[in-house]
Amino acid sequence: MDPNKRIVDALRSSGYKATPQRVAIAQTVLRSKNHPSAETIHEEVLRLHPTVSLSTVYNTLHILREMNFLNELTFNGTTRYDPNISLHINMICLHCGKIIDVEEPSLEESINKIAERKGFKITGQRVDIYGVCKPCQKHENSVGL
Amino acid sequence: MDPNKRIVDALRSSGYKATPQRVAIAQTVLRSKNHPSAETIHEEVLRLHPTVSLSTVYNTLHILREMNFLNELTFNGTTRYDPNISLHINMICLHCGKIIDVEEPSLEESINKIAERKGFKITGQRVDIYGVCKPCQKHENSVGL
DNA sequence: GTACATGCAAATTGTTTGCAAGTAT
DNA sequence: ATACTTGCAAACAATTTGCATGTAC
Repeated sequence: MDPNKRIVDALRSSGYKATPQRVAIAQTVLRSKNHPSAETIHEEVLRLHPTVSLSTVYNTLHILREMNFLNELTFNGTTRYDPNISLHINMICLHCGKIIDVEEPSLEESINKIAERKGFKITGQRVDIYGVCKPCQKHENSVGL
Repeated sequence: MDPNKRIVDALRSSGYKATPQRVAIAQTVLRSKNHPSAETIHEEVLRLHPTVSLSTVYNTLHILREMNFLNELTFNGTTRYDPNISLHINMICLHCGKIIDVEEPSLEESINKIAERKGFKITGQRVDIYGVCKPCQKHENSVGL
Protein backbone atom coordinates (compact mmCIF):
# COMPACT_ATOMS: atom_id res chain seq x y z
CA MET A 1 0.00 0.00 0.00
CA ASP A 2 1.05 3.56 -0.62
CA PRO A 3 2.75 4.52 2.64
CA ASN A 4 1.45 8.02 2.18
CA LYS A 5 -2.12 6.83 2.14
CA ARG A 6 -1.50 4.64 5.14
CA ILE A 7 -0.46 7.65 7.19
CA VAL A 8 -3.30 9.80 5.93
CA ASP A 9 -5.82 7.13 6.85
CA ALA A 10 -4.29 6.57 10.26
CA LEU A 11 -4.37 10.26 11.10
CA ARG A 12 -7.97 10.62 9.98
CA SER A 13 -9.21 7.58 11.82
CA SER A 14 -7.63 8.98 14.98
CA GLY A 15 -9.52 12.19 14.46
CA TYR A 16 -6.65 14.36 13.18
CA LYS A 17 -6.56 16.30 9.98
CA ALA A 18 -4.10 14.98 7.43
CA THR A 19 -2.22 18.15 6.64
CA PRO A 20 0.73 18.03 4.25
CA GLN A 21 3.05 19.02 7.11
CA ARG A 22 1.94 16.14 9.28
CA VAL A 23 2.24 13.64 6.48
CA ALA A 24 5.73 14.87 5.59
CA ILE A 25 6.88 14.75 9.21
CA ALA A 26 5.40 11.29 9.70
CA GLN A 27 7.05 9.99 6.53
CA THR A 28 10.40 11.30 7.66
CA VAL A 29 10.39 9.90 11.15
CA LEU A 30 8.73 6.58 10.37
CA ARG A 31 11.27 5.93 7.66
CA SER A 32 14.24 6.97 9.79
CA LYS A 33 16.83 4.47 10.94
CA ASN A 34 19.06 6.65 13.11
CA HIS A 35 16.85 7.69 16.06
CA PRO A 36 16.66 11.35 15.08
CA SER A 37 15.97 14.27 17.39
CA ALA A 38 13.14 16.72 16.78
CA GLU A 39 15.65 19.20 15.44
CA THR A 40 17.07 16.65 12.98
CA ILE A 41 13.61 15.73 11.78
CA HIS A 42 12.83 19.40 11.35
CA GLU A 43 15.90 19.97 9.19
CA GLU A 44 15.03 16.98 7.07
CA VAL A 45 11.44 18.08 6.56
CA LEU A 46 12.51 21.63 5.70
CA ARG A 47 14.14 20.31 2.53
CA LEU A 48 10.72 19.56 1.06
CA HIS A 49 8.54 21.97 3.07
CA PRO A 50 10.67 25.03 3.76
CA THR A 51 8.17 26.76 6.02
CA VAL A 52 7.32 24.00 8.49
CA SER A 53 8.02 25.19 12.02
CA LEU A 54 9.64 23.30 14.84
CA SER A 55 6.50 23.49 16.94
CA THR A 56 4.55 21.70 14.24
CA VAL A 57 7.21 19.02 14.29
CA TYR A 58 6.81 18.60 18.04
CA ASN A 59 3.05 18.64 17.77
CA THR A 60 3.08 15.93 15.11
CA LEU A 61 5.60 13.78 16.97
CA HIS A 62 3.35 13.86 20.03
CA ILE A 63 0.40 12.80 17.92
CA LEU A 64 2.40 9.94 16.43
CA ARG A 65 3.47 8.81 19.86
CA GLU A 66 -0.11 8.88 21.06
CA MET A 67 -1.07 6.78 18.03
CA ASN A 68 1.67 4.34 18.98
CA PHE A 69 3.63 4.87 15.82
CA LEU A 70 6.87 5.62 17.61
CA ASN A 71 8.70 5.66 20.91
CA GLU A 72 10.32 8.62 22.59
CA LEU A 73 13.77 8.06 24.06
CA THR A 74 14.87 10.91 26.24
CA PHE A 75 18.53 10.67 26.82
CA ASN A 76 21.31 13.16 27.62
CA GLY A 77 18.98 16.13 27.63
CA THR A 78 17.22 15.62 24.32
CA THR A 79 14.55 13.33 23.03
CA ARG A 80 15.22 10.94 20.17
CA TYR A 81 12.41 9.33 18.21
CA ASP A 82 12.33 5.67 17.37
CA PRO A 83 9.84 4.23 14.87
CA ASN A 84 10.68 0.75 16.10
CA ILE A 85 7.91 0.10 18.60
CA SER A 86 8.67 -3.57 19.16
CA LEU A 87 10.31 -4.45 22.45
CA HIS A 88 13.98 -4.24 21.67
CA ILE A 89 17.19 -3.14 23.32
CA ASN A 90 18.69 0.29 22.63
CA MET A 91 22.42 -0.19 22.78
CA ILE A 92 23.66 3.36 23.26
CA CYS A 93 27.33 4.18 22.79
CA LEU A 94 28.33 7.01 25.09
CA HIS A 95 31.41 7.59 22.98
CA CYS A 96 30.05 8.11 19.48
CA GLY A 97 26.37 8.59 20.38
CA LYS A 98 25.14 5.89 18.05
CA ILE A 99 22.07 3.87 19.07
CA ILE A 100 21.87 0.31 17.83
CA ASP A 101 18.64 -1.63 18.05
CA VAL A 102 18.95 -5.22 19.18
CA GLU A 103 15.90 -7.39 18.72
CA GLU A 104 15.39 -9.83 21.54
CA PRO A 105 12.05 -11.68 21.56
CA SER A 106 12.77 -13.48 24.83
CA LEU A 107 12.84 -10.17 26.69
CA GLU A 108 9.33 -9.34 25.67
CA GLU A 109 8.04 -12.58 27.04
CA SER A 110 9.74 -12.20 30.39
CA ILE A 111 8.66 -8.59 30.79
CA ASN A 112 5.07 -9.40 29.96
CA LYS A 113 5.13 -12.16 32.54
CA ILE A 114 6.40 -9.80 35.22
CA ALA A 115 3.80 -7.17 34.43
CA GLU A 116 1.04 -9.70 34.50
CA ARG A 117 2.18 -10.98 37.88
CA LYS A 118 1.96 -7.45 39.27
CA GLY A 119 -1.36 -6.70 37.59
CA PHE A 120 0.28 -3.87 35.66
CA LYS A 121 -1.20 -2.79 32.33
CA ILE A 122 1.65 -2.08 29.90
CA THR A 123 1.39 0.76 27.41
CA GLY A 124 5.04 1.15 26.53
CA GLN A 125 8.53 0.11 27.43
CA ARG A 126 12.16 0.98 27.04
CA VAL A 127 15.30 -1.05 27.50
CA ASP A 128 18.60 0.81 27.28
CA ILE A 129 22.17 -0.38 27.65
CA TYR A 130 24.77 2.37 27.97
CA GLY A 131 28.42 1.79 27.31
CA VAL A 132 31.03 1.76 24.59
CA CYS A 133 30.51 0.04 21.27
CA LYS A 134 33.08 -2.25 19.73
CA PRO A 135 34.54 0.19 17.17
CA CYS A 136 34.89 2.90 19.81
CA GLN A 137 36.75 0.66 22.24
CA LYS A 138 39.76 0.63 19.93
CA HIS A 139 40.33 4.38 20.00
CA GLU A 140 38.67 5.11 23.31
CA ASN A 141 41.68 6.93 24.67
CA SER A 142 42.38 8.93 21.53
CA VAL A 143 39.08 10.82 21.59
CA GLY A 144 38.06 12.20 24.97
CA LEU A 145 34.57 11.27 26.14
CA MET B 1 29.17 0.65 59.80
CA ASP B 2 28.08 4.22 60.33
CA PRO B 3 26.47 5.11 57.02
CA ASN B 4 27.70 8.64 57.47
CA LYS B 5 31.30 7.49 57.65
CA ARG B 6 30.81 5.23 54.67
CA ILE B 7 29.83 8.20 52.54
CA VAL B 8 32.60 10.39 53.88
CA ASP B 9 35.16 7.71 53.09
CA ALA B 10 33.77 7.08 49.65
CA LEU B 11 33.87 10.77 48.75
CA ARG B 12 37.43 11.16 49.98
CA SER B 13 38.75 8.11 48.25
CA SER B 14 37.27 9.43 45.01
CA GLY B 15 39.13 12.67 45.53
CA TYR B 16 36.20 14.83 46.66
CA LYS B 17 35.97 16.82 49.84
CA ALA B 18 33.45 15.54 52.33
CA THR B 19 31.52 18.71 52.97
CA PRO B 20 28.46 18.61 55.23
CA GLN B 21 26.26 19.56 52.28
CA ARG B 22 27.46 16.64 50.20
CA VAL B 23 27.05 14.20 53.04
CA ALA B 24 23.53 15.43 53.75
CA ILE B 25 22.53 15.24 50.10
CA ALA B 26 24.06 11.78 49.75
CA GLN B 27 22.29 10.53 52.87
CA THR B 28 18.99 11.82 51.58
CA VAL B 29 19.15 10.34 48.13
CA LEU B 30 20.79 7.04 49.05
CA ARG B 31 18.16 6.44 51.68
CA SER B 32 15.27 7.43 49.42
CA LYS B 33 12.74 4.87 48.23
CA ASN B 34 10.60 7.02 45.98
CA HIS B 35 12.89 8.00 43.09
CA PRO B 36 13.03 11.68 43.98
CA SER B 37 13.75 14.53 41.61
CA ALA B 38 16.55 17.01 42.25
CA GLU B 39 13.97 19.49 43.44
CA THR B 40 12.49 17.01 45.91
CA ILE B 41 15.93 16.14 47.26
CA HIS B 42 16.64 19.83 47.62
CA GLU B 43 13.50 20.44 49.66
CA GLU B 44 14.31 17.49 51.87
CA VAL B 45 17.88 18.64 52.49
CA LEU B 46 16.75 22.20 53.23
CA ARG B 47 15.01 20.95 56.36
CA LEU B 48 18.38 20.24 57.96
CA HIS B 49 20.62 22.61 55.99
CA PRO B 50 18.51 25.64 55.14
CA THR B 51 21.11 27.34 52.95
CA VAL B 52 22.03 24.53 50.55
CA SER B 53 21.42 25.63 46.98
CA LEU B 54 19.91 23.66 44.16
CA SER B 55 23.14 23.80 42.18
CA THR B 56 25.00 22.10 44.98
CA VAL B 57 22.37 19.39 44.91
CA TYR B 58 22.90 18.90 41.19
CA ASN B 59 26.65 18.98 41.61
CA THR B 60 26.55 16.33 44.32
CA LEU B 61 24.13 14.13 42.42
CA HIS B 62 26.48 14.16 39.44
CA ILE B 63 29.36 13.17 41.69
CA LEU B 64 27.33 10.32 43.15
CA ARG B 65 26.39 9.12 39.71
CA GLU B 66 30.02 9.18 38.65
CA MET B 67 30.88 7.16 41.74
CA ASN B 68 28.19 4.67 40.74
CA PHE B 69 26.10 5.24 43.82
CA LEU B 70 22.94 5.94 41.90
CA ASN B 71 21.24 5.90 38.54
CA GLU B 72 19.65 8.81 36.73
CA LEU B 73 16.27 8.21 35.16
CA THR B 74 15.18 10.99 32.89
CA PHE B 75 11.52 10.67 32.23
CA ASN B 76 8.76 13.12 31.33
CA GLY B 77 11.09 16.10 31.27
CA THR B 78 12.76 15.70 34.65
CA THR B 79 15.43 13.47 36.04
CA ARG B 80 14.66 11.15 38.93
CA TYR B 81 17.40 9.61 41.02
CA ASP B 82 17.47 5.96 41.95
CA PRO B 83 19.89 4.60 44.58
CA ASN B 84 19.13 1.09 43.37
CA ILE B 85 21.98 0.41 40.97
CA SER B 86 21.27 -3.26 40.44
CA LEU B 87 19.70 -4.22 37.13
CA HIS B 88 16.01 -4.01 37.85
CA ILE B 89 12.80 -2.98 36.16
CA ASN B 90 11.27 0.45 36.74
CA MET B 91 7.54 -0.06 36.57
CA ILE B 92 6.26 3.46 35.99
CA CYS B 93 2.60 4.27 36.42
CA LEU B 94 1.58 7.02 34.03
CA HIS B 95 -1.52 7.65 36.11
CA CYS B 96 -0.17 8.26 39.61
CA GLY B 97 3.51 8.73 38.71
CA LYS B 98 4.73 6.11 41.12
CA ILE B 99 7.81 4.08 40.17
CA ILE B 100 8.03 0.56 41.50
CA ASP B 101 11.29 -1.36 41.36
CA VAL B 102 11.02 -4.98 40.32
CA GLU B 103 14.08 -7.12 40.86
CA GLU B 104 14.63 -9.63 38.11
CA PRO B 105 17.99 -11.42 38.17
CA SER B 106 17.35 -13.31 34.94
CA LEU B 107 17.25 -10.04 33.02
CA GLU B 108 20.77 -9.18 33.97
CA GLU B 109 22.08 -12.43 32.65
CA SER B 110 20.34 -12.15 29.31
CA ILE B 111 21.39 -8.53 28.83
CA ASN B 112 25.00 -9.32 29.65
CA LYS B 113 24.95 -12.13 27.13
CA ILE B 114 23.63 -9.86 24.39
CA ALA B 115 26.23 -7.20 25.12
CA GLU B 116 29.02 -9.73 25.08
CA ARG B 117 27.87 -11.09 21.76
CA LYS B 118 28.04 -7.59 20.27
CA GLY B 119 31.38 -6.78 21.90
CA PHE B 120 29.72 -3.90 23.77
CA LYS B 121 31.22 -2.73 27.06
CA ILE B 122 28.37 -1.96 29.49
CA THR B 123 28.61 0.94 31.89
CA GLY B 124 24.96 1.32 32.78
CA GLN B 125 21.49 0.21 31.91
CA ARG B 126 17.86 1.04 32.32
CA VAL B 127 14.71 -1.00 31.92
CA ASP B 128 11.38 0.84 32.07
CA ILE B 129 7.84 -0.37 31.72
CA TYR B 130 5.20 2.32 31.31
CA GLY B 131 1.56 1.74 31.97
CA VAL B 132 -1.07 1.77 34.66
CA CYS B 133 -0.55 0.14 38.05
CA LYS B 134 -3.10 -2.11 39.65
CA PRO B 135 -4.61 0.39 42.11
CA CYS B 136 -4.96 3.01 39.40
CA GLN B 137 -6.78 0.68 37.02
CA LYS B 138 -9.79 0.70 39.33
CA HIS B 139 -10.38 4.44 39.18
CA GLU B 140 -8.72 5.09 35.87
CA ASN B 141 -11.71 6.91 34.47
CA SER B 142 -12.46 8.92 37.60
CA VAL B 143 -9.16 10.82 37.58
CA GLY B 144 -8.14 12.22 34.22
CA LEU B 145 -4.61 11.37 33.05
C1' DG C 1 -18.34 27.49 6.60
C1' DT C 2 -16.07 26.09 10.53
C1' DA C 3 -13.39 23.75 13.58
C1' DC C 4 -8.90 22.55 13.63
C1' DA C 5 -3.85 23.34 12.35
C1' DT C 6 0.03 26.31 11.38
C1' DG C 7 3.90 29.33 12.27
C1' DC C 8 5.92 32.68 14.55
C1' DA C 9 7.65 34.64 18.92
C1' DA C 10 7.56 34.70 23.63
C1' DA C 11 7.29 31.92 27.84
C1' DT C 12 8.52 28.06 30.56
C1' DT C 13 11.15 24.34 32.67
C1' DG C 14 14.96 21.73 34.18
C1' DT C 15 19.69 22.10 34.37
C1' DT C 16 24.32 24.32 33.99
C1' DT C 17 27.73 27.92 34.60
C1' DG C 18 30.59 32.04 36.33
C1' DC C 19 32.32 33.97 40.06
C1' DA C 20 33.07 36.11 44.74
C1' DA C 21 33.11 34.45 49.38
C1' DG C 22 33.64 30.52 52.43
C1' DT C 23 35.60 26.12 54.24
C1' DA C 24 37.67 21.25 54.63
C1' DT C 25 41.88 19.36 54.75
C1' DA D 1 47.47 28.19 53.57
C1' DT D 2 45.17 27.01 49.62
C1' DA D 3 42.82 24.42 46.45
C1' DC D 4 38.30 23.02 46.29
C1' DT D 5 33.25 24.15 47.29
C1' DT D 6 29.41 26.82 47.97
C1' DG D 7 25.45 29.70 46.83
C1' DC D 8 23.53 33.00 44.26
C1' DA D 9 22.05 34.84 39.89
C1' DA D 10 22.34 34.79 35.25
C1' DA D 11 22.71 31.76 31.14
C1' DC D 12 21.24 27.90 28.55
C1' DA D 13 18.77 24.47 25.72
C1' DA D 14 14.87 21.84 24.73
C1' DT D 15 10.23 22.05 24.65
C1' DT D 16 5.64 24.32 25.14
C1' DT D 17 2.25 27.89 24.58
C1' DG D 18 -0.76 32.02 22.90
C1' DC D 19 -2.68 33.80 19.23
C1' DA D 20 -3.65 35.71 14.57
C1' DT D 21 -3.84 33.67 10.09
C1' DG D 22 -4.57 29.84 7.03
C1' DT D 23 -6.59 25.39 5.45
C1' DA D 24 -8.69 20.54 5.33
C1' DC D 25 -12.79 18.71 5.49
